[in-house]
Amino acid sequence: MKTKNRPPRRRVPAQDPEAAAGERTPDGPQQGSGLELAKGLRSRTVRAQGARAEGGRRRPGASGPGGRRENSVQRRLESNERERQRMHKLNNAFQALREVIPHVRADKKLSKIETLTLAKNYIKSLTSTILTMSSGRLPGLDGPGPKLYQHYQQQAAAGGALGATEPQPEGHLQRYSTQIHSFREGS
DNA sequence: TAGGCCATCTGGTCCT
DNA sequence: AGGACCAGATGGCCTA
Repeated sequence: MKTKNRPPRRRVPAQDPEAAAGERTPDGPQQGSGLELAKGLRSRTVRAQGARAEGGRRRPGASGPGGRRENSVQRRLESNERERQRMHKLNNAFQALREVIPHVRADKKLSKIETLTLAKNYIKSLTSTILTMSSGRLPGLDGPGPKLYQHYQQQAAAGGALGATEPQPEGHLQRYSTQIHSFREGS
């Protein structure tokens, strides 16, 4: 199921936050994803879930004088606008990234996850290429080669550039090519 | 029609 | 205190 080459959709921003909140179910959020577990955000999410479970969805300005209520609604609208702008900036950054990653899906737009995955492996393949080219230098001579290689080894040891179970550097280009191919096939 | 992807809203938390 | 960041929820669009 590919959803590429779709014209950018533009939602009509809700003008009434309370009405928008009414569309939501009162049920709490689903269990935390593996992503947030990986990022160590579990405790934070659990606290948020607890807060929502106690009082349910808090509706902005649901209580208090009308003036405070209007203030609250206004702040919520401004907050929504800022969040939209933030997401637009994020999407612009994704688009900029798409444009610098070589890939073979010129006819279809890369999804965000595809963009990130390809970018990661592209960086790895470039790194391995640089290492390969610089490894031909004579030992003892000053130059970027040995230092670069040392840095790469340190990253690998720390689980950074290569990761514990990653193949050797020369495997990255092959992996990147394979991934491009799989994306082209639409898998 | 189901499922993937996305935009938007929302409230909690973090940061300056 | 206010803005930024984050993640859950929701609904729309699109494709297989």
